[in-house]
Amino acid sequence: MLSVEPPPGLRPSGDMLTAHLLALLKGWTAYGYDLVQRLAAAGFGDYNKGSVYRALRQMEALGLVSSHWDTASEGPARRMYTVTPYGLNFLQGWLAIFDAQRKALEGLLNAVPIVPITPRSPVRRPRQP
Amino acid sequence: MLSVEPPPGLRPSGDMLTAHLLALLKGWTAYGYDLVQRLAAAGFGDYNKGSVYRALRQMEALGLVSSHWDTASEGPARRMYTVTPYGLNFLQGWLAIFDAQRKALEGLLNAVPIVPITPRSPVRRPRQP
DNA sequence: TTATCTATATGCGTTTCGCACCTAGGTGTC
DNA sequence: GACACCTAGGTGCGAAACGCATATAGATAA
Repeated sequence: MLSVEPPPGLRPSGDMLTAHLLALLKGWTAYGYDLVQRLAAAGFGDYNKGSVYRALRQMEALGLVSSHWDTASEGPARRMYTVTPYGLNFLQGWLAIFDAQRKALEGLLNAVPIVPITPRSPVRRPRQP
Repeated sequence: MLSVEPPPGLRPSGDMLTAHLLALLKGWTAYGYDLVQRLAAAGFGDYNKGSVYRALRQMEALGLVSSHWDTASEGPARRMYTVTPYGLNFLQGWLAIFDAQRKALEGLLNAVPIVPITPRSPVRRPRQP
């Protein structure tokens, strides 16, 4: 489920697709079928169609994007999506926590562990379930 | 499900917890209960206990970590986890795609769109399901 | 004795997700 | 015309993941 109001529970996992779509839509108007290919082309994962279409509908229900039908182009009608101000806000918040996590990771991995293993008292009480 | 062999499908979403745990375990030996608190303290999300314990067991099944019982310390026995070379390799791969995604996002967001909307041909074929 | 803390683990119901499939128009080919 | 294939959006279903509550069990403290 989407965690609108991105902080403080910060969970970039499930909202990843949402953020990727918002990033692709920023300043643009695009439709689902196109976005599926753009996701892969942009270097984000290969999401499946079903997930993308469902995500877009849910994002609209949450007010992150708005849509209208484009019957003016060739081929089948396209549902065109546009990011709302709220969507931009969400994207900004998500980027912030994404960056914070990256920094946290870097900090952890660059830190050389000083104490290799937590010290232990000599007392013994076996159990092994 | 975990995507061992991180590339080329790249999906940082579900493997996030796995990567966080590996990062916390790198160069250390730690146990589940401790890791739950360290996850929050490190700035990663507030994962729930059940998910963490299950993730650790699955990671062991995949060979990313190995474990042994510590009955030497006070209180209940602890299942101590250590990262395997394969786990380190996985972490490196995950970090690479994490960084690639960040760069992709930055590239997208810094790029000023030149063509606002894809040009359309005048032909009309209504449909609206 | 009772309560609380550490520590691991599981059961259950919900949510998410991937896969396959469906509808529908358009285009190209034999 | 018949057929295959492409674009475009969408749904149904079964599996997987996930959150929450609960269980077990030893340790400790009142």
